[in-house]
Amino acid sequence: MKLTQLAYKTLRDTGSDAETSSHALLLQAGFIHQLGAGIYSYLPLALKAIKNIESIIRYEMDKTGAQEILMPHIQPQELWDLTGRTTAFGDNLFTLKDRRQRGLVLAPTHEESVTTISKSIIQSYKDLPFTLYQIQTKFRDEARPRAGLIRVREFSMKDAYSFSANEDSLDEIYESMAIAYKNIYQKCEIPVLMAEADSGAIGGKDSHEFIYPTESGEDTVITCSNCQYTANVEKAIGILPAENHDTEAPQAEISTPGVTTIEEVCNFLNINANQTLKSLCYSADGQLVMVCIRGDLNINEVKLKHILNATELRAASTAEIEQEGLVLGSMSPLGISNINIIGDTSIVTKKNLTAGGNKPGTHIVNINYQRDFHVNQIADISTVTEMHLCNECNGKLEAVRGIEIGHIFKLGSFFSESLGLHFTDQDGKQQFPLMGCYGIGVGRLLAAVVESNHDDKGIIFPKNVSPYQVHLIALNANDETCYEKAHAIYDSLWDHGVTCLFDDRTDQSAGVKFRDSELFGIPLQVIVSPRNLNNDICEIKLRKTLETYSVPLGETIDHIVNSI
RNA sequence: CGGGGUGUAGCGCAGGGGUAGCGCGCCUGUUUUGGGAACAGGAGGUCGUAGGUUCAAAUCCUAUCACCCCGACCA
Repeated sequence: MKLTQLAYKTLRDTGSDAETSSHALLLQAGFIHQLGAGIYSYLPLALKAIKNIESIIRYEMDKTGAQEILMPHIQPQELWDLTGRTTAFGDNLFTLKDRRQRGLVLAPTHEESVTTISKSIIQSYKDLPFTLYQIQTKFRDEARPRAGLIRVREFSMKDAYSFSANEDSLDEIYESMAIAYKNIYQKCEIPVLMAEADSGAIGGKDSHEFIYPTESGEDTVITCSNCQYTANVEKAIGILPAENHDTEAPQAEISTPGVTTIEEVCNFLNINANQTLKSLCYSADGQLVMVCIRGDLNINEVKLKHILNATELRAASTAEIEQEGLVLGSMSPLGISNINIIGDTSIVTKKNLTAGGNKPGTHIVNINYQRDFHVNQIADISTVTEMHLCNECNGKLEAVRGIEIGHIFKLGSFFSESLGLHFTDQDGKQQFPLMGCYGIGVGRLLAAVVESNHDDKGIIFPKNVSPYQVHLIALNANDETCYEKAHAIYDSLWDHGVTCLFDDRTDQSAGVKFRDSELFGIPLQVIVSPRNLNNDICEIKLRKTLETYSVPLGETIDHIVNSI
């Protein structure tokens, strides 16, 4: 491709809207164009890179034996009603009506359709296992699109869906997918953490996320500095060192007018937050639940939801709390017996805590679990912090921000049961296949490639992803000899099967050409100029290091072919 | 959905009742050509949208829309 023919426009300034490096660079290099919030076009250079990422993914999927299919984006809403996901996705679901006013869904993912398709394929255990995958656009009406390609409303995703007759088969496929994913990230030169993840509303046995660590990410992963333990903070468990060596002191009521928050209590009494007991109320499927935790920690609502086996969990409203006679700001489990109370394990790690007095403007000091109050259940419901130690090895835990660039799930039989997909096993009994699903956001992967491979001058593409293999620059394309020689190299490279972008512009200075080549990030640059031609050489420049060296003109093609 | 911010030329921004501005980019010409060239000339705007106030609105008021950031949300 010649630059004089390429539809592109590089920008001198990065757009003021762009906060993350991938967003800024993809805009500045003219790779993407925004049409609306979270709605982007991929321009020619970006699409080349996307296609390369897709072919890496296809190769790794095909290697596992997965088979590619295409499915409809527009799906009957009835299908989604069967699995209850019309409600589960809620406002995130794009819906529309056809001319007969029948409800349709713009598919945010494809479990419903792939499961339905499989009903026509699976009858016997002999038909299992198999894995289907797709690389297709998905639609989600995200509450807040952000950061360029990181969180968008229309996006391309590779999703694979496996169907197995038994757990062993599912485990085997899951394992092979994890390996394929690691290979994909490696080829894209993106470092990843494989983290245990919450399996979400649908449940299922195992789930792992692949997280690219970066400050601009939306997820937090807890990782052990000593062992392999890595988990999303939603799921992570840790242990708090017990500090309950003190002897239990007599409790005493203290007047604390106007003091309601943990911070205010600490300031008022000049104590640390870890010497307080924090009590909160939640509404779990309409039932009020009191939750107690050490004051310096936070509730992990995902864990709490699991403990309560609740489908809907939210903070209780002031009205709901007061209806039970509880006092906001001075709430505690002291003397409370008519409400379900869950205590975090942290409340037994320390003695002589300070808690609310269940009367306005009152707190009680030196309260101790069991001596002074009881709960219905002690459970791990805290969000792991760097104060926690690793549950596996007692090592130090670290919190890392990152972008989720892949997620694999063991779904179990949820979809096969709700959509009536079954098979006959060896004993002639009807069974539901066990499913797994394995997703990678393709556009997000491109963003992650750029995030993890750039410098202050522009993108530095890994060679497997780069839109072209070589960026050929005719420094002075006005010079007839220079242009012709460069053009000969261009033709020859294509003849040798090397893809090449040719900066043949006659109206741009050397500086502009170098800047653009650095923005585009094609790994290998070839510089042809009158000066070089006079010396009978050609210059090779590596984008990553910006290192330059000369090769004899006659050996240019061979050299390039050998070095890519 | 809450909080904050921004909408003026392709991009980045200034201007705050009285002729629509700057830088970059764009077009034409001349000279240039190894790190975002110089000079000369030129094109490009219903100032997000709709109402209102006013002799007069990009500017003041009201509403509304869009986009960005933080949070909530998020298989």
